[in-house]
Amino acid sequence: MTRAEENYIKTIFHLGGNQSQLISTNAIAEQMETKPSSVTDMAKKLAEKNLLNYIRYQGVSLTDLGVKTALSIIRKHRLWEVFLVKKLDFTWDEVHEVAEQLEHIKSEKLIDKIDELLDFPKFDPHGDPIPSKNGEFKERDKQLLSELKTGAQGICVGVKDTSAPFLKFLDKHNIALGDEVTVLEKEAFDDSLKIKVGESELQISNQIAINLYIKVGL
Amino acid sequence: MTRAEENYIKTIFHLGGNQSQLISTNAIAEQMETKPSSVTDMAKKLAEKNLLNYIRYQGVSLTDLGVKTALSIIRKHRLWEVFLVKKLDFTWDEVHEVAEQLEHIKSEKLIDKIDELLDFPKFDPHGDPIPSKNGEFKERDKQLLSELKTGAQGICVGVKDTSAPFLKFLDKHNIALGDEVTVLEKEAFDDSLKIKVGESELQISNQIAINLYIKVGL
DNA sequence: ATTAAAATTTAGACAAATCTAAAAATTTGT
DNA sequence: ACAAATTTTTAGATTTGTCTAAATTTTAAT
Repeated sequence: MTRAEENYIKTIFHLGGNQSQLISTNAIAEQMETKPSSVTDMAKKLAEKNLLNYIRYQGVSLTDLGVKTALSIIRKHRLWEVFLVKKLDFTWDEVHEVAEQLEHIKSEKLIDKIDELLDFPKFDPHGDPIPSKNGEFKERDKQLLSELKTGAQGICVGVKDTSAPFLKFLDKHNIALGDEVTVLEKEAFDDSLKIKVGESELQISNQIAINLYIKVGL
Repeated sequence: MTRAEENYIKTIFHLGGNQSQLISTNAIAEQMETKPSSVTDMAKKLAEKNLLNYIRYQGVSLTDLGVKTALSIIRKHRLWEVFLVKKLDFTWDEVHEVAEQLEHIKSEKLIDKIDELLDFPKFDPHGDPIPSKNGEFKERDKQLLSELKTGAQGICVGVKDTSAPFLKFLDKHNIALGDEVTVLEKEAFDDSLKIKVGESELQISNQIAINLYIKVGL
């Protein structure tokens, strides 16, 4: 598999191309910042290799082999992210770009040893689950902070938006994975929230609340 | 810089293309297992980018920028080799192939943090020196085992041949970097040697002795 | 000093991955 | 249901890195 092929497979998976749902070439092109015509070319190539089903004018969906391949790439990406944060003190907004490169390194042994070095983590620095070697993983049960009622308590377990600006915002306001969060007040007018994070209180906009995942309960 | 360009620069450096010595396209092609015509094409491209001097029908030599670039790639390669051996328990015959991939990862911060994690090593698992961030490094003073006189003692500090079969041979006979070596007997007929490595005695062929570097003295 | 041998370069072709512009199919609005 | 708008595909071009075969230059031998 070439790097380009791997990137297509990964993107299609993230767009929901597993469960036989058809993903349009346009959607893929937009996500990958390329042209629909390029996607069409690659779709034919990957269909030829049995990694996806391609129906002209309809879209693509991953085959079982395609899903397996995608999970293997995602596993590598997320393990490298954990490595960068835990072993090399990267911040969570810095890891993505480097992990995008590291995920394409070809060596079974390497990624298994990294897994072992990290003590077989189940979640990456953004709270996303890491597939096991044989492709199994479970989503954490979690809710968006914006969906919680006043008084609800929980643990911050992930982010929806993984862009650097958002992650830097969280760093600046001392919000990290594992933190205890309590909803103190909800402002109906603009859907902003007053919350307690750890020991300090904080006023946050709805824009923040719809991008933070909370596991309810302590 | 593309991966291909980096590989050319590295190979030319290893063939001695620093000190204004001209390296032939043929030599480069042979080393890289490609065709001389491909080397010519790339030579023009790299000369255009000021990484090397190219004289038609004569050969190429690296510019100062080219040498700097080569040292940066070699630094990455050797640091990753140390990482693989020290942190992930790779054996020294397994590291090269993976390091060939890892050396092309683009991130200053990554390699500096790896350097720090490893406590700024000065030599890689084969005994070769690791260039510092600003491109300085010193060769260890060392001699081939085959050049030593009977009775000479020293420390094994490196290998000349880094092929997997040779490294596996050393593993099998328990010869490792840092081991104390004493020359017990030299057989004039076939230039084979009887040596002491650590506590055990061993008969080795000339073929082995001309590929092991020893730093004389204890 | 010629000529033969070896090394190097040029010319032209190819595969991968991409693009633009035009054509075809599908979806949408009325 | 039919025309307009949108989406998708095709056709043809481009870039990077490679190759083969032919032409050129350099080196070596007599």
